[in-house]
Amino acid sequence: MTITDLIQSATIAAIQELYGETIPAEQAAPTVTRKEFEGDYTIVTFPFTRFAKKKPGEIAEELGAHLVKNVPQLDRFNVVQGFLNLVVSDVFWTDFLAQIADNQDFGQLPKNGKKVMIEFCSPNTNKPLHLGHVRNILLGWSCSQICEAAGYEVKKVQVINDRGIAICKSMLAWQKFGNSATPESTGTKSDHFVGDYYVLFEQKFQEEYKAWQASADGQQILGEKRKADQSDEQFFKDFKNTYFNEYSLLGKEAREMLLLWEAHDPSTIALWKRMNQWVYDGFEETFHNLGVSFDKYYYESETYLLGKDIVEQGLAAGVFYKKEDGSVWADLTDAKLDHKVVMRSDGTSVYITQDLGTAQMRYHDFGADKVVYVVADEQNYHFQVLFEILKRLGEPYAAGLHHLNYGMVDLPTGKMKSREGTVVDADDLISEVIAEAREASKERGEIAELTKPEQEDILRKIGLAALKFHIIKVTPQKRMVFDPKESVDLQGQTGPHIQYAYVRIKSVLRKAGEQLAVGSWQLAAGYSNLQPQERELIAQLYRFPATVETAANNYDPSEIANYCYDLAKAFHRFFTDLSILKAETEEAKAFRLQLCAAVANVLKTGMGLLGIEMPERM
RNA sequence: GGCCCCGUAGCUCAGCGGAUAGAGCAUUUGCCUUCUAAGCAAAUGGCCCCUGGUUCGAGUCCAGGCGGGGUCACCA
Repeated sequence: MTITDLIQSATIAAIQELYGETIPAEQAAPTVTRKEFEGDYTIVTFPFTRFAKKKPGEIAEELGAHLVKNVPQLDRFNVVQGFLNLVVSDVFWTDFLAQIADNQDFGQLPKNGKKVMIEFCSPNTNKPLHLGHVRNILLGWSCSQICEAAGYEVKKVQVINDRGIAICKSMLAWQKFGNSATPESTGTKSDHFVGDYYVLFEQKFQEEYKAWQASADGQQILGEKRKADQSDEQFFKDFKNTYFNEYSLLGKEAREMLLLWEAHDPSTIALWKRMNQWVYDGFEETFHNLGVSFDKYYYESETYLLGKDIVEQGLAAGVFYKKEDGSVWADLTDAKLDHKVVMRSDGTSVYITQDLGTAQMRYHDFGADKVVYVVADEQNYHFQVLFEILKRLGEPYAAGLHHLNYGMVDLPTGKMKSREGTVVDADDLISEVIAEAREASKERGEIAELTKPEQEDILRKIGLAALKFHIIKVTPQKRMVFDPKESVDLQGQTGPHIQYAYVRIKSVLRKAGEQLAVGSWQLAAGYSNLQPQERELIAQLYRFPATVETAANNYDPSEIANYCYDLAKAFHRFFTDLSILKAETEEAKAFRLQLCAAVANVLKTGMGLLGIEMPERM
C-alpha cells in the first residue's frame, strides 16, 4: 500500500469518526503539496464543510490532529486556509530510499498476465523514412517499453505496405533509366536509392505531362474540360490524376507493371523483391540507428486479400448488407459513422477489408488482450469505423483495440511537403543531431581523453537523446512544431540536460569509490532532518511507479518524459545546494550517496522507457 | 456542411476540479581555487480564444460561438 493510499483511507475513516459522514474516495485523495508550503501531501477540506458545519480551517486542524495520531508515517501537519498539509516522517522516506537504492527493477510493475500488441512505423517501401515516421516510431517504441514496465507482455509489430502503384513507379523508373545501377555501385543507402527512383519517376512524368499540355491533344482537352473560373494552370493541376490514369504513357506502363505483379509475373516479382529488399536493408539500418526493433513484420502483399471471409460472415450475421451491384456495406449511422464500403462490386477488397482480416489473423497469431495502432490522426475516422465493425462482428478482442493517434509534425516554415522538398529525412536528422553534439563536446573537452569509439558512442547517445526527448515530450495528440535548431539544443528542457544529471551522479559515485560498499549504506539509516531538496527528490522517486502506470493506461510517453525532466531538475538543485562527498556528517554523506544512486537508477530506467540511453560521462 | 483533434508567456510546451497558472528557449543579471557551469539562482514576460452554465472552488467539466488542423472515395 502506498503512502497516498494510506492517507486516503485514513482520511475516510477519520471523517467517519469525527463527523459521522461517509465521503467518496476522491474527496479524500491527497495531492502533492505545493512547493511554497511545508508538507508532502495535502488534503482539501472545503467539501467537508457541508456536513461538518465548521469552517474549513477548523476541520483541517481536527483532521490533521487525528491523522497524525493514527498514521505513524505522518510526523506533523500545518493548515493554510482550508488546506491540510501533511508532513511524512523522515524515517518513512529513509526506509523507502533504502529499499529502492539498489533495486534496478524499481518502476517495473508486477506481471499482469496480459498481452498487448503494438503496431507502429508501418511505412511504404517507395521512399525512405522521414520525420513523421520518427515521431511514430518513438511513440510506438516508448509505448511498448512502458507497457512492459507496467506488467504487460508486449509484441511490437509493423505492417509494411510493400505493394501497389507507388513501388511500381520506383521499379519502372529503375528499369527504364537505371542502367542496372545498384546501391553498392552508386554508394547510396539502399532505401534512399529506391526513393531516388521514385522521385525520378515523378520528374519524368512531369516532363511528359508538361509536353502533353503544350501538345494539340492537351490543348484540345483543356478547351473541352476547363471550367470557366479555372486558370489553365489550375486546370492542369487538378487534371493530373486523370492524366496519369487515362493519357500518360508512363502511367500506363506503371499500371501494367502492377497488373503483371498481381498476375505473379516472375520477372516482375523478381524485380519487386530485389527493390523491396534494398528498402528493407535501408530501413533496418535506420531502425538500428534509432535503437528500435520489431518482433514481427506483416506485409500487405500477404494480407491484402484477407478479410473476405469476414465479410461473408458479417453478411450472414446481418452486420453488413449487399447492394444490387454486389458491393457490400456496413451501416454505421446509428454510431454516427455513416455507411462504409467493405467490399467492391467486383468482389475485391478495399483498405478496411484488409484491416479486418489482419486484425483477425494477428489475434490468432498472438492472442492479444490489447492491440494498439500507432497511426497519425488523419486516420481517426478509419479506426473508428474499423473498431466499430469489429465490435459488431463480435470479435473477442474488440474491446481491447486502441488507436494511439498523434498529430502531424510541422516545420517552423509550415507543413512538410514532398512536392516542395521540405520533408526532413530521418537519416539526415540523426546524423545532424550527432554532429551537433560533437561540436558542443569539442568546446567542453570533458571526454577528450577517451578513445575515439568511446567518444563516438557518447556523442551518439547525446545527439539521439536531444532528438528523441524533443519529440517525445509533447503530448501525442498535439500537432507539434519541429524546429531543427531546437531539436539539437543540449540545454534546458532537453534529453542531454537529463543525461547530465545522471553523469554528475556517476562522477560522484566513481569518486566515492569503496565507500559504496553495501555495508556503508547502513549509515544512511541514521540520517535525519531531511533537507527540502532531499525530500523533494525522494518524493519524486516515490512517484515513479505510479507515473509508469498512468503513462501505460493513457498510452502517453510524454508523461514519463516530463517526469524524468522534473526529477533531473530536482537533482540539479540538490547537487548545487548540498555537498555530497563533503557532507557535514558520515550519515549525511552515506544518505546522499544512496539518494544519488537511486536517482541515477530511476533516470536510467525512465529514459530507457523513452528509448534514450544514458552515457557514463559527457 | 457533418464528425474528430487543437487553442495557456514573443516562441516551444507542462498543467488531468483546488492555494499567488508553471518550465524551457529568447532578453537582462548574479554564481565555477570545492563532487562535470550541457548546471543553479534571480529579473522581465499571461483578458489560460470568447460568452454563458455547473461548483464552496473552473485553464481544467458542460453548452454555444470564434480561430487553426484533420476527415468525410467501390484510394491506401
